[in-house]
Amino acid sequence: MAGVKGQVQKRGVARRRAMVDAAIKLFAQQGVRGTGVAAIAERAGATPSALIHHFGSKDGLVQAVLEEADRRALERLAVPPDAEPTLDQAFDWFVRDAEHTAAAERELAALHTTLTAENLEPGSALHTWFRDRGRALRAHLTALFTRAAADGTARADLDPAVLAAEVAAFIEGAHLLWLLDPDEVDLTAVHRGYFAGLAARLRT
Amino acid sequence: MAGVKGQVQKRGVARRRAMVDAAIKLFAQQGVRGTGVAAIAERAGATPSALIHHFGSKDGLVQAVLEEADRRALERLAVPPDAEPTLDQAFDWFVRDAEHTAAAERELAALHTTLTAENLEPGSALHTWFRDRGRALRAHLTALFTRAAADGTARADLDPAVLAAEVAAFIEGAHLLWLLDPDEVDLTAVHRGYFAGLAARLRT
DNA sequence: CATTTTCCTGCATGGTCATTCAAGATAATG
DNA sequence: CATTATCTTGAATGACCATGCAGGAAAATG
Repeated sequence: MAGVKGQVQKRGVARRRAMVDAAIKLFAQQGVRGTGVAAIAERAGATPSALIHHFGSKDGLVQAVLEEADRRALERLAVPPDAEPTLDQAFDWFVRDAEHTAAAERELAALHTTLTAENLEPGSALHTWFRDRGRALRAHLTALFTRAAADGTARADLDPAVLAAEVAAFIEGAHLLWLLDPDEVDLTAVHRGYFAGLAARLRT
Repeated sequence: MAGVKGQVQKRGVARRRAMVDAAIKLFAQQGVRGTGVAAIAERAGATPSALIHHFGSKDGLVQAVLEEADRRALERLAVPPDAEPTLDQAFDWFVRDAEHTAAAERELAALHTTLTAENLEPGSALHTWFRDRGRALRAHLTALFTRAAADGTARADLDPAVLAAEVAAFIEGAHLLWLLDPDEVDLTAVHRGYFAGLAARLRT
């Protein structure tokens, strides 16, 4: 694996980025199992050996891809992770995020969905990664609903944890449907409808 | 491929069923790409050659698996496909279906989700299969909401097609979250909460 | 009982897979 | 310029993949 002792060269950095980019695209389309290192290397203008040299193994590349995907998602977020938005702010953000995904980030969404479904079964490192990421999102949402119930913004007779799971389920499912059939499923419209309804339900 | 001319023997029928059963289990866990015919054959107590003999190819087996999965789902449905249930009846059925899945049908749910996500990209026969199946479900739901709006059961200022996509998205996402993390996601509770809220929203 | 059909196996084939290794090319360093 | 480290390649390896084929076992049919 490169970069352990000495200096990295900018040529190597560029190659690594090209490889990760290629891997993101191919993993999103065909999954990890369905994509060979040869195909990734070729798309990045290199050989399988070079790929292994840089990442140690295919799993190493997968790890790098996930980290890069997280980096991009966070960069786009542009919100301090410890912020405490109101319900309306959060809902608005979810709708805007769906808009942005539909317009320009199909790849990242497909990567997330494909790899999640590829790792439903426990046992792999990737399963833990995606499971914990889901838990973190639901915890975030639970806190949001708990705050809203406490300060009177929302009715208090609904279980915040169940609500959180419901919202997470809707978002995940909407993305899945849209990826599968983008001509017939309008990701933004569905989000707008759902969150408008949810806001009304919580206000009542 | 067997069964083209003469009579099928009961031994062959049993073997085929064993193979389809094994395939359903393994496909659900590892996807089609991640499962070799050797593993399926072994679990069914046979050899890869026997499998190919019965189904012609791996794709033939996949087709048989999908048909069997459909058969099981329909059998469980126990509802004439041209029925016109009321909103409450339909919602109740979705909740009961989730209950049943959570209790005893994890395998079929995992098969559906895994194969759907494995075929997000257009081009394959399986992609078309899952895309059209999604369209059919949404069309069904759209008709349901249209009827309810027409006879005054539900408010009429919401787009039935968007509502249908929303419901389909929720159901799909709830199953995905539950499959990924069954210890923390209560499929039934989430369904109950969502459909209770949806019923309230439509009544208002 | 003989013939035909279905069912199944063992073996072989060509393909793809991830990974290793030795050696060459390129860049940085003193 | 020489040395050293980084980067890259080409060939080779062994594992696994789906499938084909030839022949044999089992069952049905007359």
